[in-house]
Amino acid sequence: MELPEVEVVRRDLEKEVVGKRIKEVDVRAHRNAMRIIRRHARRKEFADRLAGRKITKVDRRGKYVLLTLDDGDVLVVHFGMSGQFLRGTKRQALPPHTHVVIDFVQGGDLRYVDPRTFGEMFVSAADELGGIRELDHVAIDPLEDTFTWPEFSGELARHAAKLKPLLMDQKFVSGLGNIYSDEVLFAAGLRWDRMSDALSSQEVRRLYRAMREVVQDAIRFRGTTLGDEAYVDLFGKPGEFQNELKVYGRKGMACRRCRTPIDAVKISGRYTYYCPQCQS
DNA sequence: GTTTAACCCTGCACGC
DNA sequence: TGCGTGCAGGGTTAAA
Repeated sequence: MELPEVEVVRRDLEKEVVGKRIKEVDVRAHRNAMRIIRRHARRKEFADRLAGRKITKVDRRGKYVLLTLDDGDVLVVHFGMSGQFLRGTKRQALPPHTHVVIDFVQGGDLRYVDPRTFGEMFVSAADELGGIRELDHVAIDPLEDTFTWPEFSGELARHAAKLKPLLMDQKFVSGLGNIYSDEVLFAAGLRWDRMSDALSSQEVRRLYRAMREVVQDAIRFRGTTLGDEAYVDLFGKPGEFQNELKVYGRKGMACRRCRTPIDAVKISGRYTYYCPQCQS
């Protein structure tokens, strides 16, 4: 799950759980549930810090979701690759790989489901969030007003790295993963292996604009849902942006702009898709 | 400073 | 058909 999907879930949560009070929290008995709350030593300690608390707001920092509680603590969630929140009721059976169920006083619940358990959730005091390294190093968000093109230009020049891994680096810019970095580079007309410090100002501008446009479009289409156990929103509904993808997952298929077959290369264990004609 | 490899886990594709 | 093996997949971090 990348920035657009996390943002869609954040907006859903804002409507669905802000103002609700947590009745109780069930960390399921199987061993993998402990992997999800791996920063807590015991189930009970995690559950007790949430029980009785009201959720006052929902923020996003990169791919992290932060649910602030009325006692100042924060429930931090990262969905990893296959994690998801699902709204439910007591009557509905829990889906396989449900690890945490949050019950609300007002009725209904919120399930955290994650087959591959790369995701995690933990409770932290607000003033201790700065001490969480993964959270603290999250770079500027491409959607923020403070993400300006001159600043982005300077950051690109300061590094000397290939564009694809640089865009995916959460310490450089937050929220882009394998899918959207490929889509951004296609929209900018730049190859994955171009060096960040060797771009013309026109190319920098194209990259900057592509980044904001692709992310905003993807949110508008409510994210990308690929494969069987892929991302869905809070209500189990898939996104639509997979139909808009220009290069990701389209190896050998005709480029939508020039009909040249899309090429794919494996970069340190991950596939990168690009059009050899449109991107240079 | 950047780049690569390993790790976490499950489900699926493939070969015997 | 059934079983075992290998690997994809996203993100982070430690090591090169």
